[in-house]
Amino acid sequence: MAKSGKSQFAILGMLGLLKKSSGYDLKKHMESSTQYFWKETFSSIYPVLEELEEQKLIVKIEKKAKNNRKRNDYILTSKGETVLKNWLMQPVEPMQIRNELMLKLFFGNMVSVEVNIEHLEKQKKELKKKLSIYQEIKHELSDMPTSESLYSLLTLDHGIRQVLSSLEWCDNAIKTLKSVKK
Amino acid sequence: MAKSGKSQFAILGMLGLLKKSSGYDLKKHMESSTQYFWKETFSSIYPVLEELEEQKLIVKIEKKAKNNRKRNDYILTSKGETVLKNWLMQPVEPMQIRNELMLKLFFGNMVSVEVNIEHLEKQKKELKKKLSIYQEIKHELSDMPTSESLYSLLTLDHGIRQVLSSLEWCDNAIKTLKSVKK
DNA sequence: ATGGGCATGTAAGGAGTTACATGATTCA
DNA sequence: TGAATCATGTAACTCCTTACATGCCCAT
Repeated sequence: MAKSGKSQFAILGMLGLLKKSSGYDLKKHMESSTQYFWKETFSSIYPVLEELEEQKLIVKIEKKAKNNRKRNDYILTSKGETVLKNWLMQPVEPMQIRNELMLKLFFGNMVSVEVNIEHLEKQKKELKKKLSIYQEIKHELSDMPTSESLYSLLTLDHGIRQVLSSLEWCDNAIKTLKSVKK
Repeated sequence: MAKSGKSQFAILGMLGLLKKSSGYDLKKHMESSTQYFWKETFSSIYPVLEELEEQKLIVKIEKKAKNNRKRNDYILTSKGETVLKNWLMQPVEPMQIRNELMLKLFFGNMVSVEVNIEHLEKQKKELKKKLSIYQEIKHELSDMPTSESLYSLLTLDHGIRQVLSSLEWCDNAIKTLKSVKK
């Protein structure tokens, strides 16, 4: 099985959902669904796709689309499905989190209060942007039958709660820092 | 400046807080303070320490402690302090998040509901463990004067809110999945 | 005709992780 | 005397990221 990276499972999983897709579309789909907890770049997608094919977990369907434009579609093999399902059943490995904002704030005493407030304001802006993206996705999902969107909704809900909670914390932290300034 | 990794700043920052410390103690301190958003391993600490010394950002104080036991203490130079403060003032770079639980859940349709519930239960357990650690740290911090613990409390508060929100989400998700099962 | 989206890749590098290696001290 | 903690390091590796490279199609 060689490669132990998680990218392969992200790709296998997306292929399981989409049934058939090109590397390009795989990425597009991730951008509009998993992007807030999982991203892949083309530079990882294409080599992994090749490797998965070698291992017979997926098969390539080279079809010259209408305009004989190059486009490689892939589909899961039953072996690939087995490997994917097996991974899905394995316990989640604890991830190492690295949060730069927290690190900077933790050392906040070494710079002015204003600097820290600025970091927080910037964070707030980004969180709000995220939130509106999530809400948009949620809107789109509401058109689908629940059975199909069940798990998307669950993960999305996590994202929304996370953002909401972070936003509250930001406001609180800013308030605290502003009161210290005086 | 060569190395662009963040480890150096974590180390510089901890040295700024502790004033003087060995690689070993640096790690110990991180384990009891920043571990929920930042960790370093010995294998990264020692080489980085060496590199920082080369760049004159820190100085080594080789002192054979009492029992002539090897122990290298380091302190920040003023150049190191400048570099650290400069980094602290730079905007936080967006981090790429990879959440394996979310990824597995997103593909949850491909396995049984029970598997997904199990993942969530395991997550709950871990979150509760985290929460009790955080609360312990909070307790310890309450002995310190607020001015010194201000930023520790802010980051800790973030951790606590995050965990609480995740815990709520877990309960909700489990409830949803259990209702689907029937 | 040119800029943006479609579409696929290669090459090099970097930062950090895992595994390995060593040895003194302290406590039970 | 043996396990746990203190204490420092090296080597290999791995996965991912950044930068580079190419070329077609379509709309304005």
